[in-house]
Amino acid sequence: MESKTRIPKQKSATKKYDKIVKAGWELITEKGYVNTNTKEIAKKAGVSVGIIYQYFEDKHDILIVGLNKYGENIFFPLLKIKDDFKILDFSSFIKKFITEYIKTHKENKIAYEEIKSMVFTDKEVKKFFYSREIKLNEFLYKLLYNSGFNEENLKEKIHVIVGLIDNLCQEIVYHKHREMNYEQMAIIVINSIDKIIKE
Amino acid sequence: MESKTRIPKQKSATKKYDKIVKAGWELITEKGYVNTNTKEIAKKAGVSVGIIYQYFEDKHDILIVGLNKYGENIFFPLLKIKDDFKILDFSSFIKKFITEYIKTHKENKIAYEEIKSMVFTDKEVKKFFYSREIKLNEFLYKLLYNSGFNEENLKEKIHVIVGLIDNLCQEIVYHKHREMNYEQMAIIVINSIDKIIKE
Amino acid sequence: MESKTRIPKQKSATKKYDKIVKAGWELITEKGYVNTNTKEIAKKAGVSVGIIYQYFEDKHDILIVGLNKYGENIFFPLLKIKDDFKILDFSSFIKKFITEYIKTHKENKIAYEEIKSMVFTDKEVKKFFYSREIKLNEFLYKLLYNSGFNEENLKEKIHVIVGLIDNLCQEIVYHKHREMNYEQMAIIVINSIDKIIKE
Amino acid sequence: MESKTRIPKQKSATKKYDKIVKAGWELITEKGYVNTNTKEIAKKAGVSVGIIYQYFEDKHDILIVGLNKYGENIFFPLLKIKDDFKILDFSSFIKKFITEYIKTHKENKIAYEEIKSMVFTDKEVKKFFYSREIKLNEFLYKLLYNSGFNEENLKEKIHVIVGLIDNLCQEIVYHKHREMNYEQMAIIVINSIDKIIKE
DNA sequence: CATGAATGAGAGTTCATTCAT
DNA sequence: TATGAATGAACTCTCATTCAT
Repeated sequence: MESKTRIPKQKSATKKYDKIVKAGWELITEKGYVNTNTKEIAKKAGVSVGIIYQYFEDKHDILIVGLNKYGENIFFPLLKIKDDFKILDFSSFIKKFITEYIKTHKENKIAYEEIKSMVFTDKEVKKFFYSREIKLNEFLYKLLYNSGFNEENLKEKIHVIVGLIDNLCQEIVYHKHREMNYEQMAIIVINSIDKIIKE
Repeated sequence: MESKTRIPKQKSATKKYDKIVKAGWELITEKGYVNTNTKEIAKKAGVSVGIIYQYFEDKHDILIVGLNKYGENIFFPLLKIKDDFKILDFSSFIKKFITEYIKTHKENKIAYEEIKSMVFTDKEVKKFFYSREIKLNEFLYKLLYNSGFNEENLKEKIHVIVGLIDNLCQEIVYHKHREMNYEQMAIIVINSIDKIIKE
Repeated sequence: MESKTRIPKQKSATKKYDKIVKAGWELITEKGYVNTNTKEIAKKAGVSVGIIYQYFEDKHDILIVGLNKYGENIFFPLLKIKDDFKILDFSSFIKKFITEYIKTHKENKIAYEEIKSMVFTDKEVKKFFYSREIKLNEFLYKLLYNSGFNEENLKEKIHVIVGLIDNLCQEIVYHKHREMNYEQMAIIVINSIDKIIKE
Repeated sequence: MESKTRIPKQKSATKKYDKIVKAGWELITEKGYVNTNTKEIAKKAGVSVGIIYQYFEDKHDILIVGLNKYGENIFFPLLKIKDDFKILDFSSFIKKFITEYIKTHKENKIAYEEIKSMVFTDKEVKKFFYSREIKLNEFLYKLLYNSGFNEENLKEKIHVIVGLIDNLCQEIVYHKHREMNYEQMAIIVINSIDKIIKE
């Protein structure tokens, strides 16, 4: 656990703690970490500035707690899938993967941008993303291995595949290149993945 | 042009202007935008703080001018290739592309991280990257088209290919997943690209 | 009494009150008044912060109560000597005085420094020291008078003597001037005292 | 030099620097270090808060610079006496010493109290007093030695003598024991000193 | 009586920007 | 055109004290 927070034991305290994390997370993901100040967080959470420092080490701590609370669902929705799941039809699995990915990304567009921008800057944010990437890769490895796929260079293949999906989904969500045909792009990506995995 | 800068007309002034941009860019890419203050920039540039505000709207302006001056070479080295270049051997072209990409990235590791962290946060930085991506895509489109590749969904294919290369190169440069075999990964990527383009 | 404290009447309450005074005194003399906060005092005393304000006017009050409880033994150990004591051999009396003084000072080095630093700043601490000095002087006056010493200017003599001893003992306890010969200094002081008193 | 201050080179800057030191010193010696805040110092000095941090490392630095500027005159007025001075009449020398001491002390009563209170608490203040004490002792040693006094245990004697004078002067300045006859006390002290030195 | 969560004023410090020179 | 001293709003964090429970 990155945060030094002492999680409160009483109910009302927990509520307040949660309110602060929520308010902090919302403001930080909306406006960015540096543009959010502690007074605002307190105000939005409906508490005093002082109480923040009873629950959290410092402002940064709020971010990290928020990231650990909300980050996995937003940035790695796939990790929710159960361990014993088996892939029957690879093509439709990938499609579901992509659909899910796009859905959560669209819902958390701003959070995604703001937090990702800290990966390069903030050690603990970096750590969070790094550890979840590893987790995701390991999860997919298990999944594909258990589903009977050829294990040769499987780790490397997975990395490339996740990259392909990431790229596709971000394109679709942020819609940067208006002239592109996303359906065709999706087909290209899915075909590529298919070939990589079945090689 | 994003910057509101009034580019100076006298030679000595131009020199000062350039010095400020250079100093600013170096400091910002080393230490990050928020961790660099105007006093430092002035000191490094060998000018006074006051003069900065005669050449630049504000601190942010220095960044944008720097980005426009140095960013293309660092982040999009391929754009240096001449327009009338033709691909004879696609495979070796891709390999060269990758080699070049990795080389400049390695040289500008810190710059890359620091500036990329602002893509999500800073509108103008975002614009810069967006416009160069378009430029790169268009350039590659022309290149491949002129080299006789099938034009069907070419734009989409290029986008996927660039994503694949990006992903590969970042992995190699930042070396995040120590257990991975980069040579195998490169082979996977190059094979995929080959299949995409030749389909 | 300087404190506005309402001394509790119930036994359990008295215990708590005492615990707070003890905890407060220990922390304040160890770390200094400003560096000790009420939360710490409460924690060390095994009570809640709130209760402190039922027994004590404010944080400062704890200090004053502590000073009145512990201060005399630490800063004026001589006041423990009984009233009807008579000096037979003046020289050995002075030596004992000095020995005792040094002993308690060494044991309470930190307390001494921390509290003394407030004499100039804190009215009530000042009052405490002032009143005990008077008490000590009066006590010595009685003692010397009863022991048959010449009473002429006795008060003034006593003040000078106490000053001499203070100075000597502090030098010995805090050992500031490493190059000095403390035994010689002690002889000088004792000789001086002898001459003053026997004049 | 204790302070990390960069002393300004321009005249107007020096003036401002001096104003800040003066304002800081006056406030700190009047109200105490902790009760003086930077805003007040700025206001009294007629400058902005920001400028303080261009001239001084931090608030504490102001104190130390002030102490180095004003402290010697206030706390060790004797150090102004020239090196080649020779004592002809010891008795009258001591009387002058005492008179001078009392005069400056009376003028700087509050400063004396406030700053002395930090000797126990503040490392650099402690250092200041320690170094000047040494200086004073060495000065007196030279003076007495050159004036032909017996050098045996001279250092120890001087320390005792300075203590006697300190004690006498503080009594006179702070007038704590109203019933005392200061003239008599002075005679006792001077006699004692005379005997110590002529032994 | 007792708790400890909650308060919020106030602290020191930073730095983009301005402006007298 | 050039300087760099000066500004002051804004920041994070602390802690004696209060008060709902």
